Amino acid sequence: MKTSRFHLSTLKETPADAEIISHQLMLRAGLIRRLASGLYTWLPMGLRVLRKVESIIREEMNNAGALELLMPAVQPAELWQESGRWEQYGPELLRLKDRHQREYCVGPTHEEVITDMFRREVKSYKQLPINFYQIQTKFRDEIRPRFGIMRAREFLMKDAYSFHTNQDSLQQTYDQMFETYSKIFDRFGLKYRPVNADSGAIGGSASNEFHVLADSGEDAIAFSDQSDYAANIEMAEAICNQQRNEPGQELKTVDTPDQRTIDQIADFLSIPVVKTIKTLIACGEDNQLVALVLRGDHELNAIKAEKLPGIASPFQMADPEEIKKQLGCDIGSIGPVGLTIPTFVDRSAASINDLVCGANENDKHYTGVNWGRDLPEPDSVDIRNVVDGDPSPDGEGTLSIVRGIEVGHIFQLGDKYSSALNATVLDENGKSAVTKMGCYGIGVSRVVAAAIEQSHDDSGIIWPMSLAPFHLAIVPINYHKSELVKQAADDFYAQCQQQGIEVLLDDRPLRPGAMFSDMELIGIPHRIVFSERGLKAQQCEYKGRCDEKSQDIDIDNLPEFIQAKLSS
RNA sequence: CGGGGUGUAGCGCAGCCUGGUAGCGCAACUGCUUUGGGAGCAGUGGGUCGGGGGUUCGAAUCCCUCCUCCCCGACCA
Repeated sequence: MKTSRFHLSTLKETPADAEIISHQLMLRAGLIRRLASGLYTWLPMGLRVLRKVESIIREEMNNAGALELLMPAVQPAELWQESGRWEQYGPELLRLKDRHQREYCVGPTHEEVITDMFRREVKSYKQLPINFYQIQTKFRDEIRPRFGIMRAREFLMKDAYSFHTNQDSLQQTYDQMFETYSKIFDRFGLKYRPVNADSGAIGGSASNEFHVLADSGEDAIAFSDQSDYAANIEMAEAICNQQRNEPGQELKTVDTPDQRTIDQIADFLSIPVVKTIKTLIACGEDNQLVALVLRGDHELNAIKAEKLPGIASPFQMADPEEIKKQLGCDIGSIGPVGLTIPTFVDRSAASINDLVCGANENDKHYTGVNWGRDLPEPDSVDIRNVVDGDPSPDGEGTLSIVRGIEVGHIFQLGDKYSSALNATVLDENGKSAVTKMGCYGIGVSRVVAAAIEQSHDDSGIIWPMSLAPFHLAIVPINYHKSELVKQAADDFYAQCQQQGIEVLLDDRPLRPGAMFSDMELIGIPHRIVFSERGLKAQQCEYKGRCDEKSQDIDIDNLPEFIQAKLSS
């Protein structure tokens, strides 16, 4: 491709409304343009990248025996009413009516459509297991679309659905998809981690998310340094191996005027934060209050807390007014000593001796508090987020926390949709059996943004070879003035094309600096420069996107050199 | 949804407070010069000043209203 015949549309300045780096660079490099909130046009340059992501996914899904199909983006309301999700789904579901006043939605996902297709098409256990997938545009009417492609309303997704007669078969396909996803992400050339995830509202048992690692990621992931354990931070079990020491201090009440936060208290009393505990008050069932006790430096995990008996669902912190009314003091001075409401104590909080806590009286705290002596031995539970350095729940190694962007999710749906839509097959005994389903998604467009978040520098995007829109940039200096340069550039370009190299020749009549900047912004991994000066010495110049310096290459060696670079 | 901000040429912004009919840089177009890290000079084109309503002789500017986009907010103990 020559730039003169391509729509190269770079911006020197960063559009003001782009917040995160991938959004900025995608706009600047001319990959996408915004049409409306959460809606983007993929320009030719961006589409090349998107197609690469797609084709890697397609190849590996095909290798795994999955069958591609394509379902409508617009779906009839009847199907959603049948599954019950027409009611369940909130305003994220974009609903619309046709000219006959029939109701439809723009699909945010395709479980209903695939299950409907399946029940019409597949009749016998002999046809199972089977795994269908599509790469289709989805729409979710997000409250607050932001971060460009990262959280757009319309996005491209690969979604696959497998059908089975039994759990073993489902598990087998699930494991196979796990493998396939690992291959796909390996081929993307991105740093990623599969993590155990909460299957949440979707239901089902096993669930793994695939995260592309990036400092700007929205999700925190805990992973072990010695095993392949990795989990969403909300899901990781917080282990406490620490044994509690014997009481060493007497219980005392101290005045702590205006000391409310844990940091203030620790500072005021000159004690480490890990010797403090905090007592959070949550809403329980029947307007009760429930106390949750954590070590001062730990964070409550609301998902874990919600599962405790007697806690109101959805989880909610109690109203400060109500707390004051019932407990007689303000938040900030609450402690478990003498507390009469149901109390849950986190494992780590339960393992401290001689601790400091609120005295249930404003501006007073207890010091030297000991479990089993000053208050009952607690039933300890896991209600906190894991932190860096915690022991790994699988007993191997310690946890580190990194940030990631969720781009893939696989889970077992079980019979949620197949029973709602009556997707059955005849089994070996000629009896009708409800199928079990698995569901496997990859955010295709999000992969593009995630790749940029993970890999960029001040000059622009740094693509892995597998996703780069072009592999090689040819930058001739004075292409339009020097016949020598034009000849050399055109010859080499033709040669590359013959060999099927994805090459972009910059034949615009620009100054070199402008061309260099554009090629770097776009993130083309390899660059060859032809100049009259070099050619007269039988040389040209090579620079990799991440190389500090360029190197001179003999023209005669150029083809082999480039071959080697591109295949490495 | 609540709070804050914003909207002026393709992009980035000034002008608004203190009303007098719109400007700068980049980009685009033409010409000449220039050609190893986003060139110089000269010239040209491009605006319903987010929409609607109002005040006024006169509104980008003041008032009302609707809309857009962006940011913050669901972990304080």
